[in-house]
Amino acid sequence: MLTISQLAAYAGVTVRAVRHYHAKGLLPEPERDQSGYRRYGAAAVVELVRIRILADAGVPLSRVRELLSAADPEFAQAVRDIDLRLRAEIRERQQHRERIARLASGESLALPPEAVAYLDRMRELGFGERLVDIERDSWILIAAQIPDEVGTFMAIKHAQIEHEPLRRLYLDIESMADCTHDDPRLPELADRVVVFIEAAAAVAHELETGVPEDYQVSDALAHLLDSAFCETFPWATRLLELLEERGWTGWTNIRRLTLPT
Amino acid sequence: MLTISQLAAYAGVTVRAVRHYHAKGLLPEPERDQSGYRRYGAAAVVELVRIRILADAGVPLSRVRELLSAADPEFAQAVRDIDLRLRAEIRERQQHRERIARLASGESLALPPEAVAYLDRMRELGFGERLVDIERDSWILIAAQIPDEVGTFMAIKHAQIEHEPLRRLYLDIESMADCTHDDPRLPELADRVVVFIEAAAAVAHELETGVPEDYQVSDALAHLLDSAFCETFPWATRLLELLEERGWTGWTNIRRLTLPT
DNA sequence: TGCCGCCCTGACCCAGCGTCAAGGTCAAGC
DNA sequence: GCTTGACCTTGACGCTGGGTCAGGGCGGCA
Repeated sequence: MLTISQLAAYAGVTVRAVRHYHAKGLLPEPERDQSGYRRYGAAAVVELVRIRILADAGVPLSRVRELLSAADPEFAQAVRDIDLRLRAEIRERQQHRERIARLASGESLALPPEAVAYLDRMRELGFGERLVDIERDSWILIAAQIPDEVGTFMAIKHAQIEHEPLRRLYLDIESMADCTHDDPRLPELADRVVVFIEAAAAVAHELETGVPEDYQVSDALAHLLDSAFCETFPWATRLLELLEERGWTGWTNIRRLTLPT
Repeated sequence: MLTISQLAAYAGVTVRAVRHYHAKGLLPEPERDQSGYRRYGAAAVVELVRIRILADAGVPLSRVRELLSAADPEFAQAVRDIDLRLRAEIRERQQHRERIARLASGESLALPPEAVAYLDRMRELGFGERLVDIERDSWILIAAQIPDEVGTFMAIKHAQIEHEPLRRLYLDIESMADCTHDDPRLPELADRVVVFIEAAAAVAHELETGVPEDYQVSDALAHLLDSAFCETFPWATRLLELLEERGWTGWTNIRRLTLPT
């Protein structure tokens, strides 16, 4: 008769594993000797080897129990199921490999390549780290929420920073990075923003396009982006208030305020 | 400010996952409002999205923590490590697929194809299920212990059952399947076995090959196989005793008894 | 005021064992 | 006969990445 460690050695598993299989009901508990030790016969080695062969083929232990006593057709079905699962797991890993490869090459963690290009262009044009950071974070959020539309919005953004007057507005925003709520430049900035917005609205009206809906993100996302903006620049909250005084609300999706009657 | 469920919705994860990341230290615990609710800013969404991007690329959460704040070289190293792990896991799954494919095709669970052929041949030659079963179990054990030598031993076995006198001996052994310890045919059987063994030994002596060591399995395996034999046929224990009286010990590795002086 | 939905913490659950912990047993050497 | 070291027993906690209660505290709406 064999002790548990001898049994385990014959089957090439650990003692702990054998006890685990007992607990799971894969291997029947053998007789005990007078001191309570488990005593195994050769048949137990055969059973244990069969368990390990299935387990080594990637069969989960819960199915091993069924399969040990399965007839051919159920066995074949189970094998198909397991093969499907293995294929799915392999595909999953392969997708993971592609993703981390992209993370490694694209230096920047969560951004599509066009966004990386945009941020680089911002740096070239003299934007500082504060504004680049908030833009990066914004694009991380946009890419996470509406990955398919990043391209569209990115094109708009690119056009904006290449448009010189608008770029100067942005640069001025950045130069105010550390100003306070009552900075006298804030009302002035609000005025300049309104000029831009109204000019754009007039052009849109002239072209009879109205406010192009396609260029608006969802309200929830717009609100989130506005929050991120306000978290980075505390004075932005005040700026939004000043804009509301001038009849405009929001920032990402800035729109004319509908006054309460 | 966002509640935990809003945060989770923005990042496409569950509330439970967010709390899990807090517990793991991946995402800093935010301020609480006066009623103890967590309140998040937009920056938390960005952090959470970054966590998910890494996690979705198969990075274990424990490494995500390091990677979030890693500089480029460590990041690159970590990516290489993770890619290695993913490749290893894919290879593992592919081997699992091959193995279960073989299990499915080879009908018989733990046997190499030559063993399956051998068992089929036994059935053709009129051996019954009892003997085929013990042979199957024996070959499961042999294949598990010394897979590389199965071919060698299998060849011997094939030759043995094709040798007619020996085959008849085996068939007679099976016909005694249910006999008792004191069956009169047992001593007779023992005599016949000894005749065979001594003839084989004489031939070996004549050819000056001695007992061919290559054809012997390890003592431990031989003992295990003998045990399996005795478990299947209770009278086999008695047979081994009778053989010892006749100067031979063991069954799988039967050898001349060295008498105590 | 009651109800519904959201929030909180704490705790158990899954696989497949590894790894103590605390104590009983066995064989061998002195 | 005593000690030592190896081996046996059960029980419990650990890992990953959360899911899923349970029990109780809030918030806003009719």
